[in-house]
Amino acid sequence: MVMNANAPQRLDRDAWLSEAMEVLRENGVDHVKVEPLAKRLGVTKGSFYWHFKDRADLLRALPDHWVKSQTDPVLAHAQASGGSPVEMMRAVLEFLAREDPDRYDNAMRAWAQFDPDVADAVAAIDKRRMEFAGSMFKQAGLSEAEAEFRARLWYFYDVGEHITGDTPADTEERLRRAERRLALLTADL
Amino acid sequence: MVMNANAPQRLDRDAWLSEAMEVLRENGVDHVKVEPLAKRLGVTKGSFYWHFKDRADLLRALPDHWVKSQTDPVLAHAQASGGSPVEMMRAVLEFLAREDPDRYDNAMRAWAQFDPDVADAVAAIDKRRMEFAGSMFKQAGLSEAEAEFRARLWYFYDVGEHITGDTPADTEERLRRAERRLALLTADL
DNA sequence: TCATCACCATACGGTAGCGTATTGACGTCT
DNA sequence: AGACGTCAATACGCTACCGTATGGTGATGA
Repeated sequence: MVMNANAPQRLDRDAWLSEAMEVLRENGVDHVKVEPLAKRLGVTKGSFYWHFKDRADLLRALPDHWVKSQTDPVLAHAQASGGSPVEMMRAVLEFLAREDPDRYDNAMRAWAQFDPDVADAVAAIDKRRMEFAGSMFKQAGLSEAEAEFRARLWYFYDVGEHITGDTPADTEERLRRAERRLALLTADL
Repeated sequence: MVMNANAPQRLDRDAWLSEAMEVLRENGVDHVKVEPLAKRLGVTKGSFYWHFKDRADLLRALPDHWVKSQTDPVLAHAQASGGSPVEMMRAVLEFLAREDPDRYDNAMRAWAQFDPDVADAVAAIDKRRMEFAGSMFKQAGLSEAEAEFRARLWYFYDVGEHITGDTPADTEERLRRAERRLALLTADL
C-alpha cells in the first residue's frame, strides 16, 4: 500500500523549506519561526527538529534553496530564440513581461539588507543576470565599459520597478514598457 | 542652571524615534523592540511608555518621521541651479552622487515589502521624486508619455543601484556614472 | 520652601518562541 | 512476528519581550 499523497503527515526537509519560503515572502525572515511554521504545516515542532539542527540551520538553507530555484529558464529561452543580440534581449524582456515576476526576489532583497550572507547570495544572482545583459550589449558592438553601463541601466530598472511595486498588473502595459526600454537602450545599435 | 547636554538622562519622543530609525536601518523593523531600545538609550522602558502608548504607536510614527526628514534639499538645490532642464537634472544627479545616499531608504523599502501602510509612505516619496524627473523631461520638450517613461528609467535606476548595494564607494566613479546616465537619457534633447 | 510636573526605575504577570528529552506511531525489511 | 528506522507528539525549562502599576527623582515656578 502506497502512502496517501494528499495527507502529508510526513514531511521532508524540502517541505519545510518551501513553507519557510512562503512565510518569508509574506512576512519577512523574522517571521519564519519554527512553532508557527509547524502550525502552518499541521505538525508540531518535534518534526522540525528532526530535519533541522535548529532555526539557524533552516535560515542558512533558505538562500541556497532560492538560488537553486533560479535555474534560469530565462537564459535558455533567450538562447533558443537565436537571432541578433537585440533580438535575444527582446526575447528576455518579453519573457519577463509575461511571467509572473519572481515572487521571492523582493523578500530576499529585503532580507539581504540586514544579513551579509544573504546579501552575497543575492549579489551573485544580480551579477549573473547583469553579465548576461552586458554580454548582449558587447555582442552588439559596444565597448566593455559602455556595455557594462547599459547593462546596469537595463538591470537596475528591473530591480527598481519590482521593489517599488510599480510593475503594472496589465501584461500589455508591461510589454509596451519593455519595448520602449529596449528601444532607448539600443537606439544606436 | 541649564541641563547637561551630553548626559541625556531625560529623553523626548524624538530621541526615541531617532534611535528607532537607527535600529531600523541596522537590523530591520522586527528588531525595533522597546526593551532593547531602552538599553541602547541607557534608560528603562518606564521612559518609553511615558512617550508612547505602546510599540505599535512607535512603529506608526516612524514612517512619518522618515518622510519629514525628506524635505528635499535636493529639489531646492536643483531649482537654485537654474538653467535648462538638463542642467537642473545634472545638478540633482551631482548632488546625489556627492551626498551620502539616504541611509534609511533601503530599510524603509525592506519594511514596505511587508507593511501596506509603510508601502504607501514610500510610494508617496517615490511618486514625488519621479514626478520631479518627469517634469524636467517635459520641460525639455518631451511628450507626457515619453517624459514619464524616461522618469521611470531615471528613477528606478537609482532605486535599483541602491537596493542592490552596487553604489560605488568612490565619489568620482559615482559622478562618472551619473554623467553617463544623463547623457544617454538626454541624447536627443 | 514645597508642590507640581515631567520623566524614569522597579517589580510584576503574561505570552511567544527556542531547544531538549522522551515516548509513540507507522512502515519496511528479515 | 519482530526489530529497526523514520518521523511526529508531548512535556519541560528557559529567555526575551510586552504592557501595567506604582513609586521615585530632580528641576521649576508659586
